[in-house]
Amino acid sequence: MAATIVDVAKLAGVSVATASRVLSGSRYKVSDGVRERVLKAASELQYVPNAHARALVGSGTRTVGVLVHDVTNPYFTQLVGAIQRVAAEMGLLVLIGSSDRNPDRDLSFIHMLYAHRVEALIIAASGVDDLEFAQRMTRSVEMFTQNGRRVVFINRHHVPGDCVLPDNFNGARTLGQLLVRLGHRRIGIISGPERLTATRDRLEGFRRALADAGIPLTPEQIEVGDFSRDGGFRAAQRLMERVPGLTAVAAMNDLMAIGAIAALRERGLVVPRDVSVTGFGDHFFARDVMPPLTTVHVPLEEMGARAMKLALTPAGPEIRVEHIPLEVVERESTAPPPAREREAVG
DNA sequence: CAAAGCGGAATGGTAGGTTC
DNA sequence: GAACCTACCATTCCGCTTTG
Repeated sequence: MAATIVDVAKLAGVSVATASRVLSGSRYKVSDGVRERVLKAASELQYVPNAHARALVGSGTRTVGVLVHDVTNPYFTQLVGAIQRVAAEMGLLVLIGSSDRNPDRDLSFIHMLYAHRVEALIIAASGVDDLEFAQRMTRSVEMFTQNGRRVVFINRHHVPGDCVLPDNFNGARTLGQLLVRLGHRRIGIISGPERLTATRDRLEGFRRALADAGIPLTPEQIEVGDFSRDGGFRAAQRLMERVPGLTAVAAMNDLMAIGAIAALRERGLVVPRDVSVTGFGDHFFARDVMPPLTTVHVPLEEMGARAMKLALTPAGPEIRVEHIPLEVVERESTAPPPAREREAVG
């Protein structure tokens, strides 16, 4: 059996109360001699306080919950890494729920994290454009806020609350403007899951950039992917078969962009000589793939750290939104379209 | 007599056991 | 089958003794 504080107190020859004062870092005064005896006994017995018992007496669970869509996706890996670093500095344990974009599982994880009495909840899973679901999410989130616990969102949600908000729209718009400036007129889009607000914001940004340049974007130029490498690969195959003469493919994240590059290579096309490809996210591998990826830098480290810090700050009278501007990183996966295409457009 | 230092016991949520 | 107990374990309020 693991040692309890009763065992430590017995071995040290003091009361349980005194042992607790030494071991819990209480401000209450304990003489140096007694303190030393308690620490020695605890060390001998390899005593570790029972976190559940601590939580039971209301001294907090020292845990925070994070809800993501997919832990294997580098977007969430980097985000959680940053959250984890700030949490560790504060002596907090991070519990992660990964829902695989299943809305019911999202809610179920929120309930489970609440059941574990996490002291704060960060919802890093992207929001969805579904008002009925948003209402259910709002009710779940209120369980936390009504009990004085903090909830912070990353990305746009239809749920009121403090938020770290990357500017997906303008990031995509700037990237779209880059392709237009390079001379591309026939651009295929590999979109993300349609319900996600992140997908919609990025798509709208692109649409605006093209519309401003008078370039049409028809539904057949948009293929839906699932944010995975394989999803990008298949979406690119479908796009190239359906829309002839594409000179650029813009994927809504880096993984799908890499899948698209592989699909193009398989068709004997060279990036960027024949077709330019862009990603979104600027994950750690984006600069190392061949060719290095032109993409939108999303400062995930900063976003995760700011979300965690926001979650550790008491709620204010008004909802706080931390806007995160996004910047395009131009690398070698983009170039002007092939000469004949440029001539054809005039 | 006040302050310092320590101990007793209540407390919390839940599962499993006991009693009527 | 409902109602009540108890154990789990760490923390902390309250109270007690000792010391200066």
